[in-house]
Amino acid sequence: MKLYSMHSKFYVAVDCIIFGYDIAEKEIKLLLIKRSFEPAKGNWSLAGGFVNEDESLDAAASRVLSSLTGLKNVYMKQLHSYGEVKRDPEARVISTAYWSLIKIKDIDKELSDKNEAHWQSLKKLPKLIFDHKSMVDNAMSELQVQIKIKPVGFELLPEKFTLVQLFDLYEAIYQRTIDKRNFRKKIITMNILEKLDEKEKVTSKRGAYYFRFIKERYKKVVLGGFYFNLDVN
Amino acid sequence: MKLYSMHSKFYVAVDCIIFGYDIAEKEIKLLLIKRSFEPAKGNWSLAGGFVNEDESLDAAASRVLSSLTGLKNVYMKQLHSYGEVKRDPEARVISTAYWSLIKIKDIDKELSDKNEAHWQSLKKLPKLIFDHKSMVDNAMSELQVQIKIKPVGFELLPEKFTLVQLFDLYEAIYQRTIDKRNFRKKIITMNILEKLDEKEKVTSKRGAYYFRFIKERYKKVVLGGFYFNLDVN
DNA sequence: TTAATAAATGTAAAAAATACACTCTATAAT
DNA sequence: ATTATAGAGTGTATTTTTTACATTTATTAA
Repeated sequence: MKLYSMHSKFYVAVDCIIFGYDIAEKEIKLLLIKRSFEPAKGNWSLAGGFVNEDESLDAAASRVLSSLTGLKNVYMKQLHSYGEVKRDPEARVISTAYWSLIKIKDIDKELSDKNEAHWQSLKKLPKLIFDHKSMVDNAMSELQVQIKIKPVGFELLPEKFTLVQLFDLYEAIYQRTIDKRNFRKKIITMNILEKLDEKEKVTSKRGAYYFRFIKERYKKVVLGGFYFNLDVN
Repeated sequence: MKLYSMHSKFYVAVDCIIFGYDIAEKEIKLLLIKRSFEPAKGNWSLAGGFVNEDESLDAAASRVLSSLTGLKNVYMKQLHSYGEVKRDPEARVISTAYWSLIKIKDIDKELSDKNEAHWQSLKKLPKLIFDHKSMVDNAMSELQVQIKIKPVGFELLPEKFTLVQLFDLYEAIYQRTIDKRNFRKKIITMNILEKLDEKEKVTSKRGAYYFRFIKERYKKVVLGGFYFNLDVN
């Protein structure tokens, strides 16, 4: 049982880039915490944690996310592993980053407060520890790629949303203006949304119809060779 | 210096999915080795190795690739980290996979022979150890994505190549037939190739003109907002 | 009744993708 | 010298997709 004993062992951590969307402010936000231990205690950091003996990387990332937000089974993908020798000044730690999309209103406020977690606007991020800023940058690039080709935007919106809200979300992620009519045309043509009878009447007198993303419809059209694509001008 | 000492440490390895292209057989090949140590000694495996204390993940992957092929500074990207608890039956090992594109003729034959490395056709892969098969599948998917949107195909071809060779490479990676005229039209229009005066005259009497990929031209058009796209019918 | 505000809508033009079959060139065989 | 062969190379019309762009509609509060 010591076939590998001549090799070195390492601390392995996971870090989570947790994206949320603020509908009112039309902004992507990141869930950051004040680091609770040394080194760099008290500094802004991604949610992270060390991997345990009996859990996979994916499980560790889920645990970290869940311990901060109370959420399980949310959208989470592995991003990249960061393995520079000196990335953590304290010791050699290899970190696998995961990015995740959640609905801000779904988090357990008590839990996140206890862990000193705060939603920070992507546009004015504080300084982050270690290489966490480049993790965020890479995750944002990945989000910008995925939002065009997979229906991941709905992970950031409530069950019911208006086309204007969806449109604003896309503008926030693309970080540019897009054509409203072409956007609506394209998403409607995809036939993966259901229009509800209900209207959102807070932001306008006329009100905007709510829509719902129908995962089953999406799966069905994908089987028929459909490729999601919202790379609109 | 023991801030993290309550946490577990792990063996960390890298595995390399090394792709090559066989022009004559029009096939993508994988560089596999006969594993030289237990467990699973003698079985087919990806090129891999344990990470050392003083090297980054990227450096470890480069070392593994180089020790098997003699090659440095080739196309290599991190793919994914595999962290299932029981993925290696001997001990907990977390492995970060890298995929790489090389020119088969460039490898140091003596080195690769010594390591019992063999090029295997992707179409009839032998059984691989642990989770290496899923690493290969994931890498192949990634290659199929990247070949469409980045000029990575040229990494698999010699400096000089004919349009027929490039076309065959794309068919091999897409795993479907594509339209010859539309393909030629599209790649020529991109203006990133230089036509040479020389002809390849082995495979036909008439001969086919050699072309060369001009990286500088590619970089220039990218700055002008050009997006490489060879997703042709 | 009217003013105000955001939601919703359609069409024409341009660009890109697709489908498709014959000619050209060089050599080797007669 | 002529011809057969085999792979390299080429153009156009049609369809589909993308783009650009401005007015009308619905509701409420004044």
